[in-house]
Amino acid sequence: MPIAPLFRPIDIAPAYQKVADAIEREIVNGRIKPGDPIGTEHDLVRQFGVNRSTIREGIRVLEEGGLISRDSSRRLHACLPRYSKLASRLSRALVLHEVTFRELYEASMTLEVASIEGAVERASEENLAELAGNLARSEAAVGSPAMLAECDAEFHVLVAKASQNRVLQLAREPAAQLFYPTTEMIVTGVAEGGPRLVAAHRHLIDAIRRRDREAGVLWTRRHLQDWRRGFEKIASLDRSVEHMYMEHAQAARRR
Amino acid sequence: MPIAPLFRPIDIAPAYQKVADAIEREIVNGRIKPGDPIGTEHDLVRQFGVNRSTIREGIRVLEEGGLISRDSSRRLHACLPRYSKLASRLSRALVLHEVTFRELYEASMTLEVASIEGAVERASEENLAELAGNLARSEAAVGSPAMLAECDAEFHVLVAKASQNRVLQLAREPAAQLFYPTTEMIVTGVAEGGPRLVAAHRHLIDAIRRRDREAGVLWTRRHLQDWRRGFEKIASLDRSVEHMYMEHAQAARRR
DNA sequence: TCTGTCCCTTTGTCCGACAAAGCTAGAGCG
DNA sequence: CGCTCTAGCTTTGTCGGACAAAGGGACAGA
Repeated sequence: MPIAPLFRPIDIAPAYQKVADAIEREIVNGRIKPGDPIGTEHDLVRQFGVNRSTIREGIRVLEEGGLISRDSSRRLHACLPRYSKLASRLSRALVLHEVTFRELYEASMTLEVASIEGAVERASEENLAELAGNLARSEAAVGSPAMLAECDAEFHVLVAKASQNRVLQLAREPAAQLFYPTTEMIVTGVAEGGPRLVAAHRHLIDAIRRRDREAGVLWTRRHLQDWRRGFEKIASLDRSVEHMYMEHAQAARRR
Repeated sequence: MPIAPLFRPIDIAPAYQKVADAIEREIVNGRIKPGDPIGTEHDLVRQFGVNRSTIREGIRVLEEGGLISRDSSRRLHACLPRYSKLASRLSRALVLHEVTFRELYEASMTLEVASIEGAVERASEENLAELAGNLARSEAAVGSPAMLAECDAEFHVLVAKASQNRVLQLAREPAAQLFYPTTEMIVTGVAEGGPRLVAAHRHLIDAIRRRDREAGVLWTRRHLQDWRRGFEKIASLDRSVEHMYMEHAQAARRR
């Protein structure tokens, strides 16, 4: 027979966790706004009445979660979590789960098509200008696989941004972080890869400008299929992602 | 005139960060496999030659990232990051960025349709059994908004799981975590909401079983449009997500 | 006005310490 | 001989204090 529930479970959490939770609550519910300074460690020691070591452990938790960060003078302040930083956590998780490029390809097909549809519908002049600027840089970089790959990654970030849908922006990021680093390998290995990539970008911008949804979707599909064909010349789609990750993650962290 | 780049920036990172990075590297490149024990704090003190406080700060960083955790006896071991935990970080970020329900709805439409397509194509018998079990529970819970909302959330997790695409599973999670908590409010406020929800689930399972892609997509769309209509009776789609979040995030953390 | 210096604050790190909780192994008992 | 129970040992969470390095600000001097 079940015992009548007389007591609620006691909230037993280490002090550093409670510190982190308390600060997180203030940020999430808006009493501390992004940019606002958190006090110094010593201030927090006074406010919470715990040791500085405890405060510091709590701060590490929040820093890692992207809720607070330190400026040049190492002072603490609340901040808006950056998508790309959070997404790199997810990318890392995907690597550890040993997802395959097939999964990555399929998910990206969905997410990038949705991005372009949003962009076709809602891109602003400013978005278009950014995309045009990116295209110019891509054209200049067509001979350099590393730079071109970087431009390509940025291009798709800009398309997602042009969709004006931040949920989509965030959702596509983890896959993209794993997906686009391979672009460098592909344009290195496949001679016509660079020009085709730039041509696809040109068509995509054109489709956005003309608000031509069909063309946008079509060229996004082609663009990704190009990637797939190029990738399959190098490796199997069913290979897991493992290797490519490390160097990219490190580069991202330095930014 | 730009100065000739004679020196590279020095890699100046605090010790706790280096500790975290070193352990992360070992996990990500597979030398430490999920489940493997990390040493005790004292072991790490010896290995890294730094103070225990420093080690502990590094550990907090990794714990927050989901790479290591403590079992019942509080011993450290590597582990596979749980999607839902990481996704709750992203959900929090979306809240802070004040995304609107319209963005959430649009992105979810894309992601859930992709999930059902994958599920129709690749669901296993086991997936179907899980979905059927969920449906049974939903039918029993049709009078209780809170339980029904929980079943609904789980249902869509199971559909994503049935798609056998872990990238998709992960990509949809942040939006879903914000999206489905509202279901409770809706089935509370709209009388026919509960039965319609369960009926939609039934049709979706049926579509998966019959491998009927058209039906799957159709019913997913209807299901989401139902949500939207229900939601618009309560609030505007252009409202930002803020409020619903806090209680849900807290509930998720306890799990 | 600019610059160099001194001082104060803050952070990163270290050391040592202790209570609470888990784990281990030996003492005591059947 | 096998079982239980208790007394340690270990490990974590927390505390207090300490110090060097780096930033920032005030202040005097050119």
